[in-house]
Amino acid sequence: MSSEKRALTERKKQILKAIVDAHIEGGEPIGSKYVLKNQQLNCSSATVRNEMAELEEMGYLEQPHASAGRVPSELGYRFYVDSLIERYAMTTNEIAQINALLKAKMGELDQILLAASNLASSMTNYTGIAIKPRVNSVLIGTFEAIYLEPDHYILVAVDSDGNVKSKHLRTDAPILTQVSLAKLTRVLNTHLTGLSAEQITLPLMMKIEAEMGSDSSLVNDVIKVIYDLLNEPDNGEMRISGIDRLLQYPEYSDVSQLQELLGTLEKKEDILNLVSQSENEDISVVIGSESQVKVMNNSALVFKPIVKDGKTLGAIGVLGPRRMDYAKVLATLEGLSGNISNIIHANKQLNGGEPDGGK
Amino acid sequence: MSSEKRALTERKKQILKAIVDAHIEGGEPIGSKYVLKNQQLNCSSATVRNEMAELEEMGYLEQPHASAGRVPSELGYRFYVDSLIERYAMTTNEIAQINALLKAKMGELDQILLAASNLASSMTNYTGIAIKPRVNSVLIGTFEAIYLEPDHYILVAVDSDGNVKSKHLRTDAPILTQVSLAKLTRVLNTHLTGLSAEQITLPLMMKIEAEMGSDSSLVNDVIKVIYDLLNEPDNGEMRISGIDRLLQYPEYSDVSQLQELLGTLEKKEDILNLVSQSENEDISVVIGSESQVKVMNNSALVFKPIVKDGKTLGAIGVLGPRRMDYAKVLATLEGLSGNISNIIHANKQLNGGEPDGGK
DNA sequence: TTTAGCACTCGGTTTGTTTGAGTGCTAAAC
DNA sequence: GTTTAGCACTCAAACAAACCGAGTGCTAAA
Repeated sequence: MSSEKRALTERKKQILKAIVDAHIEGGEPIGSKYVLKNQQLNCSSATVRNEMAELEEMGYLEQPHASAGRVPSELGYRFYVDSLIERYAMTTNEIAQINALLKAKMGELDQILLAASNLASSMTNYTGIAIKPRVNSVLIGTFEAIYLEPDHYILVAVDSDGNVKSKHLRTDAPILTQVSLAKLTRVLNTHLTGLSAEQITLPLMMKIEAEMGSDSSLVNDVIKVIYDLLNEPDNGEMRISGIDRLLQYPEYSDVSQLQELLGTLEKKEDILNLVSQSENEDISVVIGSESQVKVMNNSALVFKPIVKDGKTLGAIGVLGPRRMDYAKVLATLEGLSGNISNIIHANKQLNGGEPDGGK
Repeated sequence: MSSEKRALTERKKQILKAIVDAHIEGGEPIGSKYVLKNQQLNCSSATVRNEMAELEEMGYLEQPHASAGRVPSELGYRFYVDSLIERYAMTTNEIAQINALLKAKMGELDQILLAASNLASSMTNYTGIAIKPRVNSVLIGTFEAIYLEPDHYILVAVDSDGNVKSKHLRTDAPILTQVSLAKLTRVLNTHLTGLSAEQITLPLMMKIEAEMGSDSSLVNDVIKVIYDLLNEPDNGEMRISGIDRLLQYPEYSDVSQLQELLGTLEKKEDILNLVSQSENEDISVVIGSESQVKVMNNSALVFKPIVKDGKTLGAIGVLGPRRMDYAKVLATLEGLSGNISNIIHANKQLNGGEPDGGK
């Protein structure tokens, strides 16, 4: 009644912050007395109670049941994350840990992401998530055909992002030679480099076939494979680490809730969508039912895209109870993503292997 | 006392089987009356009780507490799996399901395994596991260096099993040309093909360097990468699907137990060891603490290696409570592995991509 | 507007009771 | 010797009553 529904008074903010902090810490509802004890407030518990009642009316707090303390609502958490949070400063120790562990894994982006998600999980004590988002428009890069046996060769394709994919191929008639494969390589590179998968047309294929002369029988198979390689497999990927940590938190001791959450993680789709759709390069905090993902009602997902040259290569994230230690999680993800960027940019050998190979 | 500790009488077998079956079904301890009801036995519950007491003495049954029914012991399950089990016959419907779903995924072994583990999970309603075991002795196969930019190229290496691995490389001095890379390719293939990683010696490296002439500066980097590629990354991989299913079973409603189990799954090491060490091509059933993996006390792991040309390419398995429906699980894994073998053998494009890319 | 005081609420815990499935044992029957 | 019927006993699970206490809302005074 003091504040006319608009902004929160300083005291309200202080009380809200105290409640969120305390609830993150302990997971229990917070009462007026407790707030008073741990905060520097020049008023009595009764006043705090009044304030709390108002905060509840405004939607920032809620009461699990009539005679219990207050718990932050979704809106409360949102406000907390957006304006109240004090950024957690990582200790030099933690920074060193990140550096050491990530450096050891440098090489494949996949491995880096996975390692980062593991780290995120163990540092924050929530569940870590490593994500390779869906990508939709890759251009064809370079090809190379590798001879193995007279009827058996490997086609290696590099896309415009430098991802390497490969496929074994066999011919019906054993006509392969190193020479014919070299020709194949040359012709493919001449005609296909720079195109998108959709730009491979029948006339183009026929032109290629014509140019291959006596080895034209190879072309049909090859094109199909190329199409497959560039198009189909990249539906994104997601790896989870530290699910066991969820169990520490009493909010997941309800088996049915936990089961639902695990089911969502299992499907991967929802979360993958969520992350793939995010346009922001910054850290996103998705609290409970803010997202389309219904199940995560008392959970929160924090993730940070890993961007290079304007392209989103992946994301690392953390999943945990709604009362997550946001300050620490944000700092950790920030730190990790910084390090990943460093590694990706600075290193000589980067992004090896096939980023999609493991899917 | 009737049987002198050696073999089980027919009646004892019948009773044991009845108890295991019933316990698999319901998860509760089984009493003498229940056995009598559901079995064709010409005796009274008292007799059954006597028999059960003897079976307990022999170690096949145990009592959760003094006045409860009996539950099969580890030994009991072992005996059941080894001799009592009636193989479950898959319905044609189920067989068709396997075929359809696996065919759609043909291509990468990784993908097949993953799909198979998903299938195994959904068909048995336990947790599915897809495993790529550690491999220890790979020989170097073919190389190919792909030119990208004056200071940037990709090295593609194929090992003797046909696995393709790749790595991006950059040079300090931009001296790369298509020609120099072709030379590199040729020299590497000449000297390294057929060797194991351990056989790359310093003299050999120097010889290669000499042969590369003006481009010898590439050699050092390349060799290091080769070593990495062939050696380090292959610590096996393991993917889990359907963890949420575990929660259906009351044995995992104890949070601490569940947490331990998830922790073991998380580490992956133990299970990977277990599977990698198995020399058998047949289905293995690991019940509870039979294995070194301590945690799985009330769980069982059933897995079947996927073998091609005498080489173990991977394994699919199922993890669930000790009172698992072994008949169904065995049949499912048998069926799946059969189909995988078919696909792997019959198909022209096989085992593409990097089997280890996703690690 | 703040504060002190007080009655009230209500989930959680403790404690006690009941219930019933299941056993082991014994003595009689086959 | 084996099987059976009967009975006393055990013990976890389910239910109920009682209690506790943190926390609230409200009122009346400061």
